[in-house]
Amino acid sequence: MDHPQCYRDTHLLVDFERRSATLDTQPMALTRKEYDLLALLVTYAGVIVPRAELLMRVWGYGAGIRTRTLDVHIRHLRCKLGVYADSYIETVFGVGHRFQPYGSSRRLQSSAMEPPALALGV
Amino acid sequence: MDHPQCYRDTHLLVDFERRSATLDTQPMALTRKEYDLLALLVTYAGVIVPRAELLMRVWGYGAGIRTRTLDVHIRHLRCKLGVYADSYIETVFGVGHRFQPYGSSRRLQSSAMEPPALALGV
DNA sequence: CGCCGCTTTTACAAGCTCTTTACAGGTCCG
DNA sequence: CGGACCTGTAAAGAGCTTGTAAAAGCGGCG
Repeated sequence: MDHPQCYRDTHLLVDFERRSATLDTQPMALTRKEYDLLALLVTYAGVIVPRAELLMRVWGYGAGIRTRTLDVHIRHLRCKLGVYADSYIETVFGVGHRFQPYGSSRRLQSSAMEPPALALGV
Repeated sequence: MDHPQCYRDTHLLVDFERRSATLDTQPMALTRKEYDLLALLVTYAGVIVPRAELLMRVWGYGAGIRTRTLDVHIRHLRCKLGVYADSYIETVFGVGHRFQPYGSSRRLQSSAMEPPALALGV
């Protein structure tokens, strides 16, 4: 009971109960893995989720497994997020991915050597 | 008596008392199993009923039984629903089926199947 | 028994999801 | 700049799920 039942921002609604997501009132047609991935990212909204963490929690892959599946799924998710793709899902080179709630997108760009925000298990 | 006596929308009427259904004023000629299946789906209108749930409640099959009977009956039902077949009965890949009250089906074409929205016992 | 309607099985076609593969493009760092 | 990684992308393939048609099982009834 310590988990919220859904995530919501200006455009996106993720219902953890029903395992469904809605984008601008249009239901997103997500596959299981796509939903799992989105749900995990959204759960840590604003936080970088390391690649290994994603592979662990969505695929059950342990460390040291090399696969492109994650990237492919990220791509599919981005496609289905339409015009919001890049503002929602951010890639942090060499670390992982971060879901940014709508409107909170700070220009990332490589130059940022500042304390690079939050990250899981770091 | 927390169960309504019948289901009704623009085109379909299901009478749980008489175990009968009417489509656009034409009585549907349903067999027992067909009625059972339709009644169960209609009872959970708008909600995905998992395959296992259907097999359990209509056929009494426990988990792990592999059969195509359900699919065949779904097909027969669809046939008898005529032109409304696909707007009424929706298949959610790998999950189950969902009855959509008339008019509540948003059909998005192209890339994907139906949105995995509500589901029973998930 | 023989017919008939309902149900289930069978066999194959079609569809969907996930993963892998191969290569292109980016990023970091000396 | 150049090499070593890392990520983006498209396409192909494997594995499983569902659609469909036809045949086989089953039970009631004249």
